[in-house]
Amino acid sequence: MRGLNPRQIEAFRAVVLTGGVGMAAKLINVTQPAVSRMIRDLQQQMGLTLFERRGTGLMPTSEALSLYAEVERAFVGLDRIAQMATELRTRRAGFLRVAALPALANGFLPRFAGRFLAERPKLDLVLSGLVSHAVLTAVAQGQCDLGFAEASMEHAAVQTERMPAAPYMAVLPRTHRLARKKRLRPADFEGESFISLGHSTASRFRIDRVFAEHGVRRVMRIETPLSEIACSLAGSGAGVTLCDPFTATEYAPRGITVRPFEPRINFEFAALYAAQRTPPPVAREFIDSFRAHITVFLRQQKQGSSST
Amino acid sequence: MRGLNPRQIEAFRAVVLTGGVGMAAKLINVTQPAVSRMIRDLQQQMGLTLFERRGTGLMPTSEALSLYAEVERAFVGLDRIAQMATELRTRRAGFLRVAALPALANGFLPRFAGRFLAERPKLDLVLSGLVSHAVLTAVAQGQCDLGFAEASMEHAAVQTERMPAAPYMAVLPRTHRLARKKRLRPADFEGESFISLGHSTASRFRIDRVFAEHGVRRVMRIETPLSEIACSLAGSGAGVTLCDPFTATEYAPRGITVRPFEPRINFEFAALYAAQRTPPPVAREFIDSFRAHITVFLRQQKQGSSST
DNA sequence: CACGCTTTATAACATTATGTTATGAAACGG
DNA sequence: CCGTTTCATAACATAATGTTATAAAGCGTG
Repeated sequence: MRGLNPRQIEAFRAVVLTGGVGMAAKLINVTQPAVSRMIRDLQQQMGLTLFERRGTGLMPTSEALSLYAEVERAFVGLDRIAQMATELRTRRAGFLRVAALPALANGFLPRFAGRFLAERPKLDLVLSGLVSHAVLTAVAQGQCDLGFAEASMEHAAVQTERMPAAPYMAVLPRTHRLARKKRLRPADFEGESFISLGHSTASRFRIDRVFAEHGVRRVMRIETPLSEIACSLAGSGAGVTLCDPFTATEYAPRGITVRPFEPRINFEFAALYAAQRTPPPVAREFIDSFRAHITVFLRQQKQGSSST
Repeated sequence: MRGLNPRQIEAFRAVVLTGGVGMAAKLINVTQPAVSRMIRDLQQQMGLTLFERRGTGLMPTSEALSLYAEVERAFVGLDRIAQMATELRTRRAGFLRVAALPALANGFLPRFAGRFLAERPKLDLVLSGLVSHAVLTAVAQGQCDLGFAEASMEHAAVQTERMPAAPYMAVLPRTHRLARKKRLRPADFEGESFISLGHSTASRFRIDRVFAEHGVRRVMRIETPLSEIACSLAGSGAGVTLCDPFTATEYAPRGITVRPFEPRINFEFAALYAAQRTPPPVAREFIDSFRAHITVFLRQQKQGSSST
């Protein structure tokens, strides 16, 4: 025999609520004998007397009243499953796991995510900061629903979707001689102490190639894998660097000057999700909303740099 | 169509728990196709994709994981209904409403009830102090499961069951001249200021008759309906009284002396419950336990009075 | 690349649960 | 005493759920 029969519990609750079998039947949309039999079966199964004949009607026993308190709590539970399903169906609830490379994860993306969540009170988010390779792995292995990583990342099990490319910015110590120029070019960096990103990144190759094409020699004494560290070092006067605008904007109040760099070198990143596993619908919304947010940010950056 | 189908919810939960349709079938004791169809039907009804084919098995979607948290709460609720039913069936839980006349309700019965409850952690008690007539009405009208009232109370809808009769005790101001006697007789009260109980009680009639039969004249200046007030008045030196031993024992530390009185006049009271409505089984336990408690108390009283 | 195994999905049929109508029993009020 | 109301039960109908049989798909191994 199965466990507790929810239909019987429903009938029991209806009788307690309405005070009679006939009214209970009306409440749960069945005929009166159906309720009568369910109550009889429930009492037999539980081994309890729940109602007694009192005149023409039924009176709940003390046991029935005790049980009823627990039934109300459980009923709320079943209702909430239905409500949760509705919310999931209308994309307002769920659970989203996102991983992003540090350039995004350290400020720009969390602020966006905070506003995204504010419009979706029932959505839960886990946001991780990982290097791009780890982002790729997490998505491929199903540990994350959605990732943002450098665009060059590739994996058979992972679908990538380009996000708007952002131009690298020149990042200088606050009082650096180049700070007075509105726009910087490769020749400006001749003989300057340069803070480089890690060897293995596509960005690093593109940046090095641009300086080489212009015959510019930089003093390459410092290398770091993280653009945040590069910005901090620039702010401490250790050198100059090129950096994505998301990180540069985060660090602008902390002892650095940010200037546009020409020719444009793109910071290219992508949204990643499992190729064979449908991401939660809210992930699509997240990607689309984030894309629009980036577009607005980059437009503001361009206007800000031309007026500064 | 009805609301959410609990059997489908059970199948859903089993698949999430076990990771597969076949194992889920084993968990809930049906065949694999039954689970497969219930999951299909649930997804159609909710309008959600809950599982996706992944290789040969199924993988829960993010929606499924979100929903599962709510499902677990509901299952806990249903489990607790079943558990509550088991506790009620084994008489360890429930709800008992008791009303008692003040002589019992003001200390003796609550202390007994406290120990009774300590052995029944799931039992809830409502204990009211009412005059005997109100106790009778409350029981007759189903507002109380059980009452203790003077034995003379009668009502067509109420069954009475005698409890052990207790002898009235003489209650004196602490330093009263009669306090040096070990046992008091009617003649001792000749000319004493006497605190009487209300006119309408059976006890009052019996007490007055005993004094009349012995030709004793008391100074009848004070009357009160409550034995508690009578004891307090005696303690303040206002007079002497006869009182049931439950109340007398309560007030013994408060400026009074208690002595046995002869001939014995019984304080007679009864347990009351609805004649046509089965009291909760715990009410029978309460009555039987209380009867034993009273018997022990009266025996101790008798031994205490003979050694003092 | 083919075969065997495992898992899930679906069809067809069987069983059980639940719903209905009909009707009897009990209580109550006029 | 009769009519009405409410609940309990019987008999039958319908829907849900369970089973067996079988097909489809994926995976691992030789």
